[in-house]
Amino acid sequence: MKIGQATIKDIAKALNVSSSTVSRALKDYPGISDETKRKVKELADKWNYRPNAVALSLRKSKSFTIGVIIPEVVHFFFSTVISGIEEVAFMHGYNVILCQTNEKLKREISSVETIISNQIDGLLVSFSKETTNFDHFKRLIEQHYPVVFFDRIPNLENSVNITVNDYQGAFDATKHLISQGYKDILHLAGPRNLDISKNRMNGYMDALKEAEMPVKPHRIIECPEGVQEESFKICAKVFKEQDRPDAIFANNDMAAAGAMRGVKSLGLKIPEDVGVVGFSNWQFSSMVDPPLSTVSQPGFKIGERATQLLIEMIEQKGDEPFTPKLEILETELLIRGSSVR
Amino acid sequence: MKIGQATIKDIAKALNVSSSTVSRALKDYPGISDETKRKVKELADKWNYRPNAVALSLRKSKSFTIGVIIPEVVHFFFSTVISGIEEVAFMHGYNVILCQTNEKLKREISSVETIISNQIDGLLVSFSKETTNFDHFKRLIEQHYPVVFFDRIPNLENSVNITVNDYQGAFDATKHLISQGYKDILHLAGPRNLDISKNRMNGYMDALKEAEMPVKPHRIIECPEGVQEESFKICAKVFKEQDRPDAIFANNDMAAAGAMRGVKSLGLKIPEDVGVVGFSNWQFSSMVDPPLSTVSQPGFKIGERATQLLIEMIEQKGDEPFTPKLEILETELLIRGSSVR
DNA sequence: ATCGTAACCGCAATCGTTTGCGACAATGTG
DNA sequence: CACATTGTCGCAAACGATTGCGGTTACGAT
Repeated sequence: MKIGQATIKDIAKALNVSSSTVSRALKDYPGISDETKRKVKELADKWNYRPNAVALSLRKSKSFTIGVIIPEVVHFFFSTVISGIEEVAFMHGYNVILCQTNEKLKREISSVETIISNQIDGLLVSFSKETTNFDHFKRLIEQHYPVVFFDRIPNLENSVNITVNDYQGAFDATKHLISQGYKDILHLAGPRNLDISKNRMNGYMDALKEAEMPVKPHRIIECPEGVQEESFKICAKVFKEQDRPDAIFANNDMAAAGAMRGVKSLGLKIPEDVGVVGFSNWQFSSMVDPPLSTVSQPGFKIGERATQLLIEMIEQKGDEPFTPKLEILETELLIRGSSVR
Repeated sequence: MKIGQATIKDIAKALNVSSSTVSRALKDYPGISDETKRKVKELADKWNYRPNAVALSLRKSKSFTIGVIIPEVVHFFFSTVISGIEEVAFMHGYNVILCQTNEKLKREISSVETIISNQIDGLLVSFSKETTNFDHFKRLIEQHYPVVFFDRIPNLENSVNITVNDYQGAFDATKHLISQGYKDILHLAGPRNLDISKNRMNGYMDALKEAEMPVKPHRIIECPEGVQEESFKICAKVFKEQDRPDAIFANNDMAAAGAMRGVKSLGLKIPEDVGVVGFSNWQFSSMVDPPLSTVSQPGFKIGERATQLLIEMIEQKGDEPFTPKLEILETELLIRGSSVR
């Protein structure tokens, strides 16, 4: 009365047939009598037979499992991406193995090792802030191993990438602030080695240029950590000066939230004295006071689309290399209280 | 010049030895000459040999993988738990397979199936809101399959459980409101079939009793969804009446946030007119206005501890059943602006 | 010359499943 | 009656690694 671990061999022995017969009977192969099929299926059902996925993986060198390498799980954007990944993977019968790098390169490399030795069918990657050398991914791509980069994408030949239009999002956000009459917009920038930070900064700068407003280097301040305290301190200082900005475009909502606190701590009012726009539409942004205007990234969609692409690659027959790709999903500017006066 | 997929056989063939010799040489078994060991290791290194984890799983019926079944990934509390799980699993050389149920029983059952057929070594479970029948878990436990329930724990014989002291957290929160002079405290309760909701409600009621305040049934309103709009509407209505409460203890922060908006929409002031305390310390709760007092649950710790317990169970030799357990972690009341006048 | 004894290594089974090929019987055909 | 055909099924190899047991050398001892 085995449960969940009866094997084909057990069934074969009990019915006095060979494992091949059982295997074929279960899949309705021709060449097996109806009588045998019936008996096999009956017993398989009774014993609650489930094929051993590990044996199948070994035999077929396919595990129906995809790996996800992600900087952090506790992050609203990434968790929505994971959710999208999980949905599509589940629909297609794939499992998801999760590796969190905590923004550490070493951990990322070790995760790639794990992935390889576990016969995982493909990989979804958003690399860590520390990652500047991509050899560990390059090797995979050269071997035609299915990899899709999302959000943070590398500059690698023949890679498949999906990201959001950070440039446009930043452009729209900045333009919106300008249209609201703000004249001196501070940009709280992200880590310099991430393309997404650069793109957002460029969007910011181009929006200023388009409006024929000066791009002042001292109005771009890097917030490498992206935590609240960082931007709080920066703004508490910058906005105390005589010649202060009258608006903020932040690289992400967390920085924007810290900035809002910093500005408020000086007695300045949002949005009357200072307009603020963030990036990513974190869960809290609609709940702060005033509600934070932000650029929403389609996290769930990214996860979905990245997984679709990956599964297509996995299931593509033959040995041809994958066609390199770069898909860019559009952002959406959510205008709320923090930037409308 | 294979990379990442050289097998023992390949090495054996290249060196004209048997696979057994290669296997033994790589693990420094006695009975292999130093010369052979050297050659084997050299080639293994050159070819970047990595043992095939799938083959190992099959041979040893152990996969060094643990499964996590969780209602939702996009949820601050659960994402911190996942993070804790991932940390400890990684430290011990285990992989993490993630299954999100989206609060659906059907999906949960299907995930359990997957887990079984994938030879996964053990399971961490927080079940869905729909789950009232636990047969799919019961079977596992009866087979002495390692399972640890966390946060939402079932009433099952011989199960291993870890959760937080919801009762005490709710008790503390309510007592705090009372000590601030609030006289009529509304409880926005959670789904009735979850023990955690019941425990929180009991904590609320006992705190009232201890203060010799009446427990009024109409001051306990269920918010099964736990989304903002739900509690927003409820509070926008309840607080419009003449005989209105003067404080709110919510089953979670999301409900509390909606409640705050509902109360504010009527022109009432927090904390002067109405005090509010939430539960879970979601990321946004310190950023709303005023900052939300809440009960913080040690999500990361739960994940860590649950995984430790699970790995101990997995690595416990022998067939003895696991000793049932119930570990309760303490919560911490975070007093912020929403409840101090 | 014979035997014992290390030292070193290979054979083959095993984990559970799939699958090409061949075996055997029953049946039909000439 | 001899042969081909069809319907059923089993054998064995394969996936990659491990491991008990046995085999082959070379060496020294008797």
